[in-house]
Amino acid sequence: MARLVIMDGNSLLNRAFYALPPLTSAEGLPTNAVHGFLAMLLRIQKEKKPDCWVVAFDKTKATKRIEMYDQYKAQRKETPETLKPQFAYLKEILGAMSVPVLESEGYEADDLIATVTRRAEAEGMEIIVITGDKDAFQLVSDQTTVEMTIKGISTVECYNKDKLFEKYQLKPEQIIDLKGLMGDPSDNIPGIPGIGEKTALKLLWSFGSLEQVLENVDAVPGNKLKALLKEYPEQALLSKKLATMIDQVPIDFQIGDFVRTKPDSEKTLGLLHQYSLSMICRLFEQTLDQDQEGPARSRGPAKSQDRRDNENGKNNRNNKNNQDSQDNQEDNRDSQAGPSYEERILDPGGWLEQISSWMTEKTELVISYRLEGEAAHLSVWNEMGICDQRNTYSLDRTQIDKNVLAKWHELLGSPRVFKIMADHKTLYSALANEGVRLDGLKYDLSLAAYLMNPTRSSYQAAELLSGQADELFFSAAREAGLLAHEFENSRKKLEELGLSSLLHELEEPLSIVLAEMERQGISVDREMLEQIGFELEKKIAVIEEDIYQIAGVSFNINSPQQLGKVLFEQLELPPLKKIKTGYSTDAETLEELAGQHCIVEKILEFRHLVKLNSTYVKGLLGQLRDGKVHTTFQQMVTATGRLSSTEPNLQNIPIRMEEGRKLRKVFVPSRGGWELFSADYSQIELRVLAHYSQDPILCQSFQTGEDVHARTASEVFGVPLEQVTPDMRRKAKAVNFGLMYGLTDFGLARDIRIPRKEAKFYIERYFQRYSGVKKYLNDSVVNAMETGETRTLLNRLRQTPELNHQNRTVRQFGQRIAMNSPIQGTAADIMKLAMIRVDEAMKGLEANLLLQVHDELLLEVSARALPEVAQIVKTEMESALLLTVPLQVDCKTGVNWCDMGKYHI
DNA sequence: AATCTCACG
DNA sequence: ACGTACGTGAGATTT
Repeated sequence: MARLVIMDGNSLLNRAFYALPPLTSAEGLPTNAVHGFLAMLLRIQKEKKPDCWVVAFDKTKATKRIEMYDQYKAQRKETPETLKPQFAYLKEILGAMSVPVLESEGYEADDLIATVTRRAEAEGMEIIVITGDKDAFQLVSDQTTVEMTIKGISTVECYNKDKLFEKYQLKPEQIIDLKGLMGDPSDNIPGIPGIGEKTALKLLWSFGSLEQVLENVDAVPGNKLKALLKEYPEQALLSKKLATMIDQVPIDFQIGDFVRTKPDSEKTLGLLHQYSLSMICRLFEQTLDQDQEGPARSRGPAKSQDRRDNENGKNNRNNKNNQDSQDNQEDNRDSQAGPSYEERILDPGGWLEQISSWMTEKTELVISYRLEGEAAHLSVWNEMGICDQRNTYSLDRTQIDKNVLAKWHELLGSPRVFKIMADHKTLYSALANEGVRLDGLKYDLSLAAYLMNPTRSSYQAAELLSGQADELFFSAAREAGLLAHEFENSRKKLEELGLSSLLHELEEPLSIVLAEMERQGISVDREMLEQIGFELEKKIAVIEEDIYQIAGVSFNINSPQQLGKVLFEQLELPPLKKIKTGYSTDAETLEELAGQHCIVEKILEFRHLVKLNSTYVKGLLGQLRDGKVHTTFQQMVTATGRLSSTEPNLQNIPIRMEEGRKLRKVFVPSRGGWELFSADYSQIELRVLAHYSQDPILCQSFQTGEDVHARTASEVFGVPLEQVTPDMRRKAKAVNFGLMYGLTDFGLARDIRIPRKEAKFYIERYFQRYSGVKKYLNDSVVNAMETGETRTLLNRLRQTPELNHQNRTVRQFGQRIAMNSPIQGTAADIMKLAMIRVDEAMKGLEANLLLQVHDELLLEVSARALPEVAQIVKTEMESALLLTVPLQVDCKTGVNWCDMGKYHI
């Protein structure tokens, strides 16, 4: 079956523009979007080997749709100035490459795509549409698949009928009904106000089409929904029409016009050179080499490629080095910055010999890697680059036999072959999926870079090399070569900054502990979670009705904008706080308004329940795999040294509110006869503050084991300990908390709802009594101003450029950072140290570390091993670091993460 | 992509 | 007079 690829020029160029950093040619012309588009085009050429292809563009205005609806795309922002000219550059290059371009006055790219698709279907072709616009889902058929770019352009999701049904439980032709009901804000298509994706989907599942919904309005559940459908039927029908791709555009073409033909290589290379697109040059040359083999004759069905970004990021699977391209390598090297190594190409026998020799010689290897698949714990490597300090090598998984693979895996698992790489944890996780335990880590360049500057936004290999090479994409082999060079710089600088032991004794060992925790995962009781969701939805539906009743209108309560209109315009409540976009409707504001109108508390309750349902029930269910969720602990995100947790975030599971707390019941041990065990540091940050400040009262509080907050209340309010009331203690507790954040009267007043004057008074009293704390905090700021940085007890660094900023608010922020970072960071150091020691001490016992929540460790333990494990965990945590005040750890056990009782040791 | 809101320590 | 507590991540809406 002949294969046709149709690319949506507008959609993809836009995507590429926003996904890539600004790039310019030697003459200063913007080229980032062109670069992205061409990289994608060449990749498609290589992967799909299409017989025919064409790129469709919008032409001027979408007049056909504006005739129907004058507001169509009315509020869309002007195309950025740096993007506009790139359309012309792209078309110029496509011309040279002999890639057909299609455009037609008055029609959008969408319509042209639909028209070509239908015609090609009639001719019995296989069609692949590539776009970032979900409207295209309506084209999916037995012959047509849609590849949707997600998150930028490097990743695509391939939709056939089955995949589409899996995602929406809709047929392709129902996509326009969906748009008709929910609208599309990006095109200013209205849909029906108050109906979002969820409601629209439910309606379509029941009724099949928009028309059917409208005909059977009376059978629709819910009065407000009925009312909405009765109020806006025309708007919905118009929206559907607008979303429908026109597949009968009167345009003169033959599919034969799109047959892939030889590019004008000379002209293309000239243009690519003119626009300084050196990487594209190389890719283009590779395709020239390949195409000499001629187009592929037979192939299987289109493969589904469901890929998401992994931590290896946007460079993933770009620029695989081709074996035929040695000549190019030579050419490129001269034009590229950075050190160069010879890339060597090996055959299977050569590989076996080379790997053996690395193993016997115990060479240090710098390794780069490309992964494929979803999150790291589900992914597998597909290419590695190796630098042995003399040469570089590229190991392409698809081109090696199983003997080489086994030998290479043996090397990776060997503690005697030392490895240098960026982001060891991600590779460790990927290899663990194949039963390989990566060992012999000598230096993790990413962790090192994080320690040297913890506020960067990325520590991926490509980012670490941005100073050395001017390319956007590297081959794995070249990346390894560059990393080898970077290693020398990094190691020297790390040593100078006094961070080497923090790297080798803390972060690197911890990365393995974390990878194993992620891999272990935590069991979730799916049925219970679904039941909780069911009940939340019932409650939400009732409150929702109440709110519409009281307000007298239906609206989307989740939209702060619409909610603001109802509350502050229609119901004329006083707007207490303003934000950029209008009225603030956050909980703090609403709580103040609660007395004035009964709708307010309903809204608060609604928000609360919706949050629990969408973030925790729905979100968690979406992450469940075989009864478990596997978080990813981010080790290089926070500015202070803490960990963070993503996909899902298991560090913010509700606990403060009773209703939310119940969600913790769904977290259970993974085996019968085991229990959950939680150990948390009591007041660790205040203890760190006591240690740092050596304040006599604070130290005494911890040394005698008294109630610190009560003691603070007694000092601040000037009453004996026995006369401290619960309210006094509450306020004192807030002061103690605030201290570590760089207390202000404003913040304290807001937090505990007292007049600012009163807050100011408390703070003054506090610092009179705790003068050691005052002095310490002051010294912290002075020291940070002098050195430009803060340090924790384990020497963890955070730069404080904010202190020199011209804006006063930023400088004040810098002061609070200087006060807070050593405290929060030291607490993080202690916990990390404890984790390594606990992990080590528990080897061989029936217990698994599951989660870290900043000052808490959660484990699962067999009942039999519990006493021993509890003792180990408590002891290791409390003795992780010796402070002048004791560290105290409280332990609990239970059958789930909610119902836990104190565990006495 | 940016904003708002809210969950945690 | 001004903007204000430290550190995070995710979902929904809007642009």
